Amino acid sequence: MTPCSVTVDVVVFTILDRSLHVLLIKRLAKPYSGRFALPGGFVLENESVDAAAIRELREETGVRDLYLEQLYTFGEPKRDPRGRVITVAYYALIPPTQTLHSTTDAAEAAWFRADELPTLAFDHAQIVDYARTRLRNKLAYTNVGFELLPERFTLSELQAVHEAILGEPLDKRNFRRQILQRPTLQPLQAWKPTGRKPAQLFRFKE
Amino acid sequence: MTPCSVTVDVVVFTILDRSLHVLLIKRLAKPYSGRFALPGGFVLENESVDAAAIRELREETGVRDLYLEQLYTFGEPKRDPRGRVITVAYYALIPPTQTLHSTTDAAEAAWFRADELPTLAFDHAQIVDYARTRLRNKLAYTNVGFELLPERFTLSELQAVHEAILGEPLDKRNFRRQILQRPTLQPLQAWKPTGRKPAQLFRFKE
DNA sequence: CCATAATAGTGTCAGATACACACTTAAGGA
DNA sequence: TCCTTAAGTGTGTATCTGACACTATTATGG
Repeated sequence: MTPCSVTVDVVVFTILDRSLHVLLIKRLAKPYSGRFALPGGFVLENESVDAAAIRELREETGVRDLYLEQLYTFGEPKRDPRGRVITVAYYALIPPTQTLHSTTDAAEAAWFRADELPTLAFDHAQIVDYARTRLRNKLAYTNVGFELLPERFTLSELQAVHEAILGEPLDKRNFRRQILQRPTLQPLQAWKPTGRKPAQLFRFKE
Repeated sequence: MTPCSVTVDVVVFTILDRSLHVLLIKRLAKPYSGRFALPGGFVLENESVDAAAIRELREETGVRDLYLEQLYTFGEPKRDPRGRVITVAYYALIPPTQTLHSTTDAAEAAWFRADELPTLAFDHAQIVDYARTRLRNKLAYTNVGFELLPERFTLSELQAVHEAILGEPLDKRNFRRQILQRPTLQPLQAWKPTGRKPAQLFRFKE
């Protein structure tokens, strides 16, 4: 029966400059003011925790239509100096096309390279680490890579996404052989002009 | 700031009769009284969520020293008829040797075969499903199997655990080849009398 | 228009891994 | 001592993984 506050915090990933970036917001309010933190906020009375994550993201960053997955719940009693606050952490993936519309709201929001983050408020550094590990692991056996790309993309772009997440270069031929045997990857009769030889476009079906 | 209650619920697994079992408690209190439910309860003011799971388990079932891992947080507004209650679900693994001491406390606690569960209170059936899937997946790349066995065990016992979790028979020779190349599996110079040819004992080191 | 630069796209071999499959060994009990 | 029962053991085949280098196609610039 003990009442306590529940928040959501979201690690939003995107790819910029062929490297993995995380969206952070500069805190204005009191605890850790001036520090960067993950977008997030309190869960309201009549909304699911998932819905709270979606709502907070839209309010603070303008981001919509994203891939969202629950990560882990952090519940150490002292993790928030204001009192007992349990947070349900999520991570989200958005394609770089959405990136442009993002940094709208009140608080200063900005993208940071995932391996060059500033000191974060609360236990948010730990949350980001957890999210990166999860993302790296899911890359092998799911289609999360596609969520960081626009609907139509080239295999080189997809490879760059994988390399950004794994933090290491991949062999082009091995990558293509493996990824092409996923039935969800659909080749299109369309080519993207790249400045040099045009690249075939693909999309992620289903 | 919206205050709401946070509970923990734990799916406790063990192996009995060479098949996977889940610990359930018969509810006495009002919502869903008479129904079986997962052991669990409210998170207190000054304890971490993990600590709450450990405490509730000990109170309701007498179980100690277990493998405990957070599963997922369920936060639909209507999931508890009493009001807004968010629950952090865990799963736990205990060796059958601990089983005997377990069903001590007030409420009626009992083991059920994982594939023959009664109708459960709240959304607990969904939580059990989620836990079984997680357990099945972790079996391949972690040492969770060992947590369901006493400290010293035979390879046949370990194989039976894997078969119970996966729900399918495994080839004895392939199983042994794979499991023996894990460096954490340590053969002992001790044999367990089985009624027939004695079986070599192993333990899980580190 | 020709040369150059840059990225797209393609195949093979070797080592490792996954999977199917059947007999021998050792002890207890009749 | 014979029978029963579970323990323990090896091989061949198909598949997957990982290393590795050249050709094709287009845009640009001289």
